[in-house]
Amino acid sequence: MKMRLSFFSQVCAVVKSIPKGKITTYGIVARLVDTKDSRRIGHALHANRDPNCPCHRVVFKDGSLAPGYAFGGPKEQRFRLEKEGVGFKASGKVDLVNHLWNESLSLAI
DNA sequence: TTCCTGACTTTAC
DNA sequence: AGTAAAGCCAGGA
Repeated sequence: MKMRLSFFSQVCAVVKSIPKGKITTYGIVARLVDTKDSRRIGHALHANRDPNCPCHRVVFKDGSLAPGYAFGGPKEQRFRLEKEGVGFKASGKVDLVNHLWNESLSLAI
């Protein structure tokens, strides 16, 4: 079947739509690209690792960062988030309560 | 083309 | 509470 846009392209589009200083989870992104599997989101980003894709804004539902961030490691990812104003908890997890990008905001896409 | 892997999430013990 | 297994599908070899 013919796919006009690669799965990565869809994921990338959604990730780029995330406002600066906000974050979202793989599950939410998965829903935005009309899928049920969150693993593909991470897979897509990891396989493509496009520098234009702010994948550092995509985290686990738990708030933890990706274990295999391809841009310089998880610490680099955390640094980028902090730089954008995203707060972290003592557990090393991102503050989902104050920075989670709500799925409803995606209606603009 | 087929087969295997994977940056997840959820449910169950 | 933490640990284990299942399920889903697109890429890469």
